[in-house]
Amino acid sequence: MSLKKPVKVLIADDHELVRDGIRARLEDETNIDIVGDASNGKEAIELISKVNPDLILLDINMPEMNGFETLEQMRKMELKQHVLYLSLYDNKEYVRRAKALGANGYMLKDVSQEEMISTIYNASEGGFWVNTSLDDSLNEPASEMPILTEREQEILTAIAAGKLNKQIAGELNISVRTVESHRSAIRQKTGGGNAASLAKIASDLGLL
Amino acid sequence: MSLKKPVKVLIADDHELVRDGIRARLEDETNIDIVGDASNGKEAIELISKVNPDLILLDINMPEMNGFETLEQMRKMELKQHVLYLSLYDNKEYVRRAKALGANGYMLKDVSQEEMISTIYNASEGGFWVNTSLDDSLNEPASEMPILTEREQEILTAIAAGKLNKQIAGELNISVRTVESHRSAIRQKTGGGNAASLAKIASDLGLL
DNA sequence: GTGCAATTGAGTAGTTCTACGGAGGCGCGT
DNA sequence: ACGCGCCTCCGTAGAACTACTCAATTGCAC
Repeated sequence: MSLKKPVKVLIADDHELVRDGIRARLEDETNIDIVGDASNGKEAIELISKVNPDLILLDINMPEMNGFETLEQMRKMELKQHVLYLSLYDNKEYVRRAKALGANGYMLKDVSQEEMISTIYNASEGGFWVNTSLDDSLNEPASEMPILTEREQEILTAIAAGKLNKQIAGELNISVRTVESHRSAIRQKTGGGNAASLAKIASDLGLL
Repeated sequence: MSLKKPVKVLIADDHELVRDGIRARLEDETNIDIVGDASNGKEAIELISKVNPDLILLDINMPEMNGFETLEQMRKMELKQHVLYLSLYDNKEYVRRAKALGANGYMLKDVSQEEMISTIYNASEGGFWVNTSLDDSLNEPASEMPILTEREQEILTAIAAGKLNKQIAGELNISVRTVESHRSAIRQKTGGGNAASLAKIASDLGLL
């Protein structure tokens, strides 16, 4: 291990406190070099070409550009660095999205120092790694939460914001009946009942 | 400053990573001693009598016993230590509650190291201190979010969970019309429109 | 081109919510 | 004793949502 080149890590998290915590945890680890940190996705992407990291520790909830948007953008720019997500939320949908986007891991912020370090090494080699505490979520019935189409997500977000079907129809320039159709598709896919439960689901899905 | 006795601080946060970050930030500060850390409110309360801190850095969202419940419990036990809340959320209702409970401050997790340290010193002396970035929230129209009665909160929580008026009425053994009355009072007080926006408001109020 | 998913739109019925209005009982503090 | 806030309940009318059904268009994949 100690003969190999150290893993160059870029930290992207909007909370300086969390970045400080990560730095403190990794600074004694001689095979990990922290080569930079960013407080949102945009900064992270700008830094990538400058500091050329091997792995990006990427928070999901960030202002300006969140973790998912960041990875999408990286793919468009053909940036091939490994990405390890770091999130507060034990959310299956998040894990699913991370995997779908081709990330190399999803780590909850309640990891211990040891697990954080070993997950960083693992993810830097490739594959997809998650917290041991998340294993269950992954092995559960393959029946993931059905995936909503873009339009459906758009409408679900509007519903969760408290907008009326009439308003939504107006904003999207479609008929109220169409909004109803989408809404009913969403209910069927998610199992959600009334408007309030759809709002809850929207937040579980990370649409806010 | 350096002549005074150091401030003894107890950290309570469910994320070891955050605790590590705080430790790293405070360890060079000779007038602050970290005398213990806890991962939830229960642990914190048990530790208080053992380590006798001057100030407790208390996270709000924790399993087992959250930050608000913890301070309530401390009041019941007549524990007089100062409390400085530490939270992810820029939420007026949280700040209002913290103040109402007699805490000595409310600090967002995006504080810089300098501000964190000075806020700790300030709060350890008494008073009520908040992030500079939160000042606005405090100085805004004195008209705080109208406070809901217990019953109204109970019903708002149920609404946000997606329950129908009929269900809520059944669970609380009251008439559907009564639920409607409460619901309408909630709408009037919060300015919320339909069910979905009430769900959003419930989450803003920290009722989940 | 055939098939399939996504998006758009509609009919019809029934349920639920919203927006007014009103009122009685109960406890608490002055 | 009186007021006041909270909780309880009701009527009526209309707006919004839900639950089914069906179908035309588009675009993409095989």
